Amino acid sequence: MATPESPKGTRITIRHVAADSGVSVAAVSKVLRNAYGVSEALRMNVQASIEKLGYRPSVAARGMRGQTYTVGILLVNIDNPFLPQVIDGIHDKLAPSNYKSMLGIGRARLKLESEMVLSMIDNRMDGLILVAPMMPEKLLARFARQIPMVVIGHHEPTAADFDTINSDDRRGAMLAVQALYDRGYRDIVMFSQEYMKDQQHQVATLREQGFRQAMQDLGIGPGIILRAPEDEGADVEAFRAFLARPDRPRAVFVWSDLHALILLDQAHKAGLRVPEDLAIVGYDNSPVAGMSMVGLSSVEQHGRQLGGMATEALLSRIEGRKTPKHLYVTPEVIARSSV
Amino acid sequence: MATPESPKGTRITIRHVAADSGVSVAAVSKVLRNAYGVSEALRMNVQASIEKLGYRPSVAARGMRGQTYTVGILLVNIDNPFLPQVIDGIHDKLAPSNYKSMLGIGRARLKLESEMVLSMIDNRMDGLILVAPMMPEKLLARFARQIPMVVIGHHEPTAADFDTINSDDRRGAMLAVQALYDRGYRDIVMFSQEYMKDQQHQVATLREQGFRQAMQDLGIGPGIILRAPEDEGADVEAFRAFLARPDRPRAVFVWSDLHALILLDQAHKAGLRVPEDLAIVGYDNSPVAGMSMVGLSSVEQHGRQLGGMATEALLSRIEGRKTPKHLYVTPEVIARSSV
DNA sequence: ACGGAAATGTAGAATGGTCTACGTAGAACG
DNA sequence: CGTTCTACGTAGACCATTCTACATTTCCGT
Repeated sequence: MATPESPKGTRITIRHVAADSGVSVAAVSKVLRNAYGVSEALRMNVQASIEKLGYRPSVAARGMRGQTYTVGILLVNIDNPFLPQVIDGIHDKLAPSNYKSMLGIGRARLKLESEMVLSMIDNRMDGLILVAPMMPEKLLARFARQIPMVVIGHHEPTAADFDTINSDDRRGAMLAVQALYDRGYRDIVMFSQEYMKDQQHQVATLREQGFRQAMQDLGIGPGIILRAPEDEGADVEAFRAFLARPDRPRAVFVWSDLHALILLDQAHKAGLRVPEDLAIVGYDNSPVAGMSMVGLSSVEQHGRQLGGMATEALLSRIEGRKTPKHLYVTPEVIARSSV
Repeated sequence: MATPESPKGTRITIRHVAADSGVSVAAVSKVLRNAYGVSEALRMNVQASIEKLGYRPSVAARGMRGQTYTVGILLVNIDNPFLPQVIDGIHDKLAPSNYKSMLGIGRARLKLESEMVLSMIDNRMDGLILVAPMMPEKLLARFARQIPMVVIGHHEPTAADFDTINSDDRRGAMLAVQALYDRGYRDIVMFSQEYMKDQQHQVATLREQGFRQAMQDLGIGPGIILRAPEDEGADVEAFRAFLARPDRPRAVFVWSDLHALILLDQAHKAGLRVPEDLAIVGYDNSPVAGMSMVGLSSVEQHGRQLGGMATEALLSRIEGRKTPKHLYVTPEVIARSSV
C-alpha cells in the first residue's frame, strides 16, 4: 500500500512497467484504461509490475491525448454551510469510480470564478461541477461547450449544453411561509439577496417567487421583500435598522442561514424574544442552526443528495450523453424554537 | 476580457500564436515564461497575438516538461471553521503571482489524504500546502522529497525536507488557562482530542502540554485531561456524562471550537448557566463563537496570517530554497460571555 | 573598422502517456 | 485443409509545451 521510493530520483514511467513485465508500452496503457483487447494473463502480469514498481500514471501526460480522470468542483466560497454536504455527496458517488476531484474556490467573485473554470479546462479535467456559481447563463453555456458540465444551485431550466440539479427553491420558500402561517403568523416579510443584474435564475429569485406565491395563496398580502447589502458591516446595520422599526412585522423568512443567523444575533442583542417578538425561518439548515441556544428554523435542501445526483449526471455526460437533464429535489422545513 | 470562441472547435495552441505573430514556437514559450532573451518588441507582438486569439497555455502540456504554475492545497476536511481564514490568507498572497491553486479534501482519513497528495503529485503541481494533515512525519517526509511542501497546523520542528507554519499551540493553551485563572477559576480540566497513535506532533498534544504547564505554573494542580470519542453521537454522550458528574469542575478548556460548541450546547440543554455553573474556553475563534447567544471564549490562531506565511515559504521553496523553516504565530484569547 | 561579448531568436529533442492502424496467432467453419 | 474471423498485442504517430543547444544579430570599446 505504501508508495515505494522511486529508485533513482527519476520518476517511474509506463516504459519502466512495460520493460519489467516484458510487454509493449501500448499494452500497459490498455491495462490502465481497462481498454478492450487485453487477456487476463497480460492484465495480471502488468498489474504485478505496476504494484512492484509503485507506478502511478502522470495525469499531465494523460491529459495531452486522453482523459485525466479528474473532475473539477467549483465552489462559490468556502464558508457557506450548504457546501460540505454537497461535497460529501459528490465524493461518495465518486469514490467507487476511478475519478478524482479537485476543488476551486470562486470567492463569490465573477472574475475569479471564471478564471478558476478556465484553469480547470486548462488542466484538461474531464468534467466540472459548479456549485452555486454567480456567472450568467451565457458564460456557463460557453464553458459547457468546452467541457462536460453540471451546475448545482443555479436555475437554468432551458440550458441545452449542461445539466442543472437544484433544490426546488420556490417550494422551499412556500413551505417556510406555510410553517409560519401554521403557527399563527400573518405579517411576514422576506429578506432576500441584494439585487444584482442577471439574477433571474439565481436561487434567491426563485425563493422570492415562492414567497410571494405563498403569501397570495394564503391571502395574507402581496409579500414584502427587503434586501440587505452584502458587505460585512452594512448587513448588520440594515438588520438593526429593521429591528428598530416601530411597524416591524412579527415574522421573517430569510433567504439563507448565513444572513438569518446575523438577524437572529441582532434580535438577541436588541433584547427581543424569539419567537414571541420575532419569528425567523432561514434556509440551508446549517449545523449551527441546530444548536439549542440558536434553534433557528430552516429549510433543509438535502445537499448530499444534490451532490450525488450531480455526480451521476456528470459521469453519464462524460460518457457521451448530450441531452440535458434538469432535476429537482424537494426541500423540507425543519422547525425549531425560532417559530 | 471575455474568452473568444475557439474558431473551429479545436483548441488554440502555442503554434497558432507563433504563426499569427510570425515568430517561432520557442519564442512564444519564452514570452509566456518571462524567460531571458526576448526583446520588448517581440514580447508586445506575441502578447497581442495571444490576446487576439484568446490563447491559454495547456497546464497538462506544461506539466510534461516545466512548471504548471499550480499549487495544491490539502485540507483535513471541509467543515473546520479554522480553514476559511487560512485559505483566504493563501489566496491573497497567491493572487499577485501567476500561480493558481487547487484544493483537495482529505476527509480526515489517512488513506484518502495520501491519495490526494499523490494525485497532486501526479498532476505535476509545483508545490503543496497541507493544512492540518493527519499523516505521520515519515509519510510527510517521503512526499516532501518529491515536491516542495509546506505544512500548516502540524508540528514537526525537526523536519528537514519541508517547512512548518504553526500557531504556538502550547502558548495558546497557556493563555486560555490564564484567562480562566484571572477570572477566579481554579478547578479547570481540558477536553482534548481522542488519543491516537503517532500524535506526538499533533496540535492537540501541544495544547495539552501547554495546559499542564500553565496549571503547574499557577500551582492549581497537575491538570486533568479528558478525551471524548470523535464519532458523531458518542462525543455528545461523553459530554453529557461529564456535565452530569457531581464533582464536575467549574471550568473547561476545549481543544477545538467544534467540540467546545457541542459541550456548550449540551450545557445549555442541561439547564446549566454559563459561566456561573460552567466556564468554557475553546480554540479557533470560529465565527459562530462570536454570536451573542453563543458567546464562546476562544483562542484566535490568526489563520489568515498562517496561510500567508505558508504561501511565502512555499514560493521561496519552489524558487529553490532547501533549508527548512519552522515558524510560529502567537495566538490570543478572545474573551466572551462564556468566562 | 574589428573582434569579442551580450542579446535575441530558432530548430528540434524530450516529456509520458493515448490512440490508430495493423500484424499475427488461434479458433471456427465449410 | 484452406479461409475467415476474432482476440490479442505492437509500432509509431501524436498531443502542447519546455528546454537545450546553437545560430544570428547587435552592441561596444579600442
